[in-house]
Amino acid sequence: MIDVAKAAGVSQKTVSRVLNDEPHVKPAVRDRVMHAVKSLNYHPNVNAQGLVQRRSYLIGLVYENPSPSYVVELQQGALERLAGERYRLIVLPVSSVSQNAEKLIPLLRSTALDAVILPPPACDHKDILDGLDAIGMRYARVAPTRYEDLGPRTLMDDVAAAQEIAEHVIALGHRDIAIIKGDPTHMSSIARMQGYSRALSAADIRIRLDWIEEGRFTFESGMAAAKRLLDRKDRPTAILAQNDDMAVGAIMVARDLGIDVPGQLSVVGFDDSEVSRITWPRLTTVRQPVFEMTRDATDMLLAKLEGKECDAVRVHHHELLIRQSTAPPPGR
Amino acid sequence: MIDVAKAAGVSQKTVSRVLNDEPHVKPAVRDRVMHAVKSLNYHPNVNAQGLVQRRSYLIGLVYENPSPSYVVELQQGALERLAGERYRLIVLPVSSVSQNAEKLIPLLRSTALDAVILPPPACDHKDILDGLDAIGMRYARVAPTRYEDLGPRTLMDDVAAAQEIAEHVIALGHRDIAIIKGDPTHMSSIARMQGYSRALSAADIRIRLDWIEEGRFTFESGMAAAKRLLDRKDRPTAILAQNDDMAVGAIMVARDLGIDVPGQLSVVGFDDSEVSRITWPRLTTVRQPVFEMTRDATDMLLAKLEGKECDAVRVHHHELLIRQSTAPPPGR
DNA sequence: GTGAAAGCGCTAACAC
DNA sequence: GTGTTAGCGCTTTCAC
Repeated sequence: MIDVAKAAGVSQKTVSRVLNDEPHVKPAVRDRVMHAVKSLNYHPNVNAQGLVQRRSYLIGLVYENPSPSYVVELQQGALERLAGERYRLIVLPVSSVSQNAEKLIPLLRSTALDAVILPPPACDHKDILDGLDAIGMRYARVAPTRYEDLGPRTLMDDVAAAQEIAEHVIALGHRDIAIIKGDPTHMSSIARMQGYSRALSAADIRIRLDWIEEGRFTFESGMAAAKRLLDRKDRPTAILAQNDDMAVGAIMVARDLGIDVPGQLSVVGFDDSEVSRITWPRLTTVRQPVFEMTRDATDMLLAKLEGKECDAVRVHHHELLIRQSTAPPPGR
Repeated sequence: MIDVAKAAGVSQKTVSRVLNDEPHVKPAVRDRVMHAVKSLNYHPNVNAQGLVQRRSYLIGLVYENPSPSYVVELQQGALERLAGERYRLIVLPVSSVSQNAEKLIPLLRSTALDAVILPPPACDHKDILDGLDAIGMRYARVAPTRYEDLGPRTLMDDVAAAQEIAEHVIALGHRDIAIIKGDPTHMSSIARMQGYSRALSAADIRIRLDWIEEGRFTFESGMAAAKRLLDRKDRPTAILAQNDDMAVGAIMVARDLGIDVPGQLSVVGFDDSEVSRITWPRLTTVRQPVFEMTRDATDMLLAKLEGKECDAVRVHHHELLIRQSTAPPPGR
């Protein structure tokens, strides 16, 4: 930088001003500096900038590792907003947020992040939110389901979305409906269950407890749950899975057992993730705007970091996607 | 740090020594320092460390954006090795490496990375490799197919793997074999094509040019290619797709056209990515050890960064996975 | 084994 | 509009 200043015949500070697009620099001087920067192939040292500005320009994304397509959507949402900015994205997959909540804060701290984006399930962990507040690290939450007063957040209505997809299945005539829940440490599992319950109660359908299975949001857990549900005589005519990966697992099991989907069994998922579109039959699901929510959460975070006014909440909408994995129950 | 030094009754330098596990510190002093660190809840400033050590402890991962499961495997491989280290992973998806090769170097430079991991296709771009050498940024290459003398790299034999899977299809009795190639800007597309060619020539099967289609490694491109192949009378009895996503796309098209897989049409993929296991019929494919290759490339990179001796090459092995998407051709 | 001094490359604060 | 000075928090160098 000293060389650049010399070459342009100005002080270091002026070079700094030009590089940071500060006002009060004569265009002629600015040009001279830019020319020197180019010809000397100068690149500012991010660490030195960070040291004096007390920032690292690093943003973390903390997630658990359910399905690749979900993870990639989260990342792409954040990266879309970060493109062209000085900030960079650090990915922080955590094997189990609920088991590692205490270890997470020191980890984030030692990573010297300016802020973190918290999708589920981390966004619903009071310990994590409090820990971040305690060390003064900013955060934005993607689709949280509780602690409404904490941090800027993007929202969707998990309950309503789940209710809608259950209503679709009921409207087709199904009454023997099983459920594959997601990871119980994720609040969204509870919210979605509540949506299902509302739809079922409204239609006067009693929920059979032995038709509620628990999964982990993974394909394998969906298969395991579906095996328990389908491998017996009085089996359901429809399965509501709390995400697409588990729904695809259920379809796989049905196929292995020679049960036709959707002829003999309807299956629905949740998310509209990539797998739902590449599976056959294409999966009836409800679109969760993960990309948009993460992008907007990142946007709010940047605003906060720049000290600008920022919305406390932005709401995104789900969308029921009726595809080919649902049909009336057999005999209707 | 000054506070810690005061509290422990030592100099700043001694605190630094303790924190960096340098030798020549009395155990008693070390304990006193550690105690002060704990009680003051001191955390070193990464930027300041980086400034003086001329390192950012950031490692980049540059990839194009084909399939989520592939991307996640790359990331997991790198992160597995990075866990517990000071280094952190910056993800750098690039829409098209071949179109943005020149822009990439300035981007990496301004991101202040210590090193980059280069999976295909970036690892096969001479401009990128030369550019990195020019600015003195270290790199490791994952599964490159040319420029054997550049950088530490992990290898697999794309040609042999492709040949093996083609041989499997031929051994089943197929002679009407179509091919869906991957993105032509990826060298692996060429290598895999070469493997197919060897197997076909060895079996005296002439390759019909109108049965070679070009995809982009995406599900959609696989569907489009398969449509062109299957939507006519003289269609092939087998399709060799250069990755799993395209193979799954081909199966989808077959289904939409009422063509039974594998009864009337055999389809194989490449990668053993997650989709190959969750699709039905489960996809016959060849396992590409992406996770292991990326983990090892990261390992070699760290060794290099620490100034240690490091292997120039590590070879990983592919594995033919015969599943349910292949069968003898109809009428055999 | 431990400490003092210098300085990494940049920007904030203020002077002019 | 532009320059000067100081200092961010750490490690390197070298003295003891």
